[in-house]
Amino acid sequence: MIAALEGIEPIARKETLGMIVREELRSALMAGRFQPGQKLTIRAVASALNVSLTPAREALYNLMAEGILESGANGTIFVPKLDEAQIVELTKIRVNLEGLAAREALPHLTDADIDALTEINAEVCKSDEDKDFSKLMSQNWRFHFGIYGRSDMPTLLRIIESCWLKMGSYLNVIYPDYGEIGTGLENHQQILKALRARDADRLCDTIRVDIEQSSGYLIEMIRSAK
Amino acid sequence: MIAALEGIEPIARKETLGMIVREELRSALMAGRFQPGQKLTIRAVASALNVSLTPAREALYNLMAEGILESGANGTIFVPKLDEAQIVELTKIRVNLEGLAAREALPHLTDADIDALTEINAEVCKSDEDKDFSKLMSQNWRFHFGIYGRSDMPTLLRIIESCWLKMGSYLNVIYPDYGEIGTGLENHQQILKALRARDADRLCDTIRVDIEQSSGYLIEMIRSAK
DNA sequence: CCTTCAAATCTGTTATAACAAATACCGGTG
DNA sequence: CACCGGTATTTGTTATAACAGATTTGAAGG
Repeated sequence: MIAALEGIEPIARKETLGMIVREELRSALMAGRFQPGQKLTIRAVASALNVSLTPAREALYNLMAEGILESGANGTIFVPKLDEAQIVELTKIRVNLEGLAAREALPHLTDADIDALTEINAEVCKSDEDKDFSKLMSQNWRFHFGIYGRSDMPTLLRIIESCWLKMGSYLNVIYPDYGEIGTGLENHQQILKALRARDADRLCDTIRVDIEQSSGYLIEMIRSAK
Repeated sequence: MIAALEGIEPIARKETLGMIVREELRSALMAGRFQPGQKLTIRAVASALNVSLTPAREALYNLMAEGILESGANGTIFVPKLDEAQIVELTKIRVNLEGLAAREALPHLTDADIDALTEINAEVCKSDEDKDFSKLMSQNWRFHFGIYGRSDMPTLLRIIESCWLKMGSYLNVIYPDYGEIGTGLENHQQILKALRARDADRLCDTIRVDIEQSSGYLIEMIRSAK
């Protein structure tokens, strides 16, 4: 036994094709590159990424098991098309879980962390000015998960992530026309303020407002689209 | 086009082998028939259920995607072995989500529903007297999900279910030696009382107590086992 | 022009084979 | 007896083929 190698963890997960395909689909979903309700055939995914049916099917079915994709009558897989009730439900779940994550993260967040979050938020604002919605979305992700990540609750994080992903295909519906995006930026300011004040209750509340406002806007869009 | 058939949904999901295998594994997990940390090979599952590798792999990977099973360094799949931190995390998540589900369910629960729950709880008590832990576990499931199910929040229900499943392999660790199981039964009485009083806050609180007590007991078991 | 029916195509499902990496086993050596 | 090395086996990964059911297409007939 070599003493210097004591306690070294074995390198985890060798990347399989199935994982790569899944990650590819995830980020496409998160970037809003799919339309709500769009059908995803196994063969289309397979040939698009130049893999055989097996890993493509695995990726699609994994996302289905996570509730990120849905399956229709005869095994057809598609991007979920959310109705109002589902958005309301997801909103309630998110308010609870993201509030919990933030509450748990608060004691672990250092001043330096909060400075970094302020930095990220500045980039969010800049992307908004530039109307670069793709950047805005990914930086918004970084901002929120920058907070939640400090909760030290990996399972919770995964659940929250899959909630975000479920709404992923609607993000590009929201942002390009989000006239009042300024309110979202204001919400981030309030979140930062609550973080600095180390006020857990107010933190939860500001996050709740942030989530409910964007959901409310999404519901409006759905209504008017119908 | 036949007018009378307008708006009728097509019958959903024809059962595939992969789904059957997954359901089989789920119920085995829920019944506590696996040891925490037990390794599950694709070929073992496949030959046990007389299917080929493809559906067996699909089922295992779906459960992995849900976070119910875990994967080690080189793709080996095993039943998660929870440490104290993970139990604490799952407990916090469950307190939040099951509290939310109960709170949402409360307005939808009729007096008849509550009577039915009282009935189920009587069976729980009877199974406890008979020391029939297998029955006790499934009836305990029916009791809790009988409440949560009325929340009309299918996504939330699925998340809660997967939380339960993650702890599934530990249930048979808890019950057979659960000396103070009487406290669990007392908790159910308190839950029923809060339901009858239509008191949402107290309902959440009694559910919290129920979850935290059983988790606390589980943590004790883990500690003493180590 | 619309309907209808059958053939062709698309799509999901599953088993199998081939491959590569990891693990277990076993005999030999210090 | 402990340790090393190689072989045999196990195990995960992926592509492919065969199959069945659904969908689409297209041509013939009303």
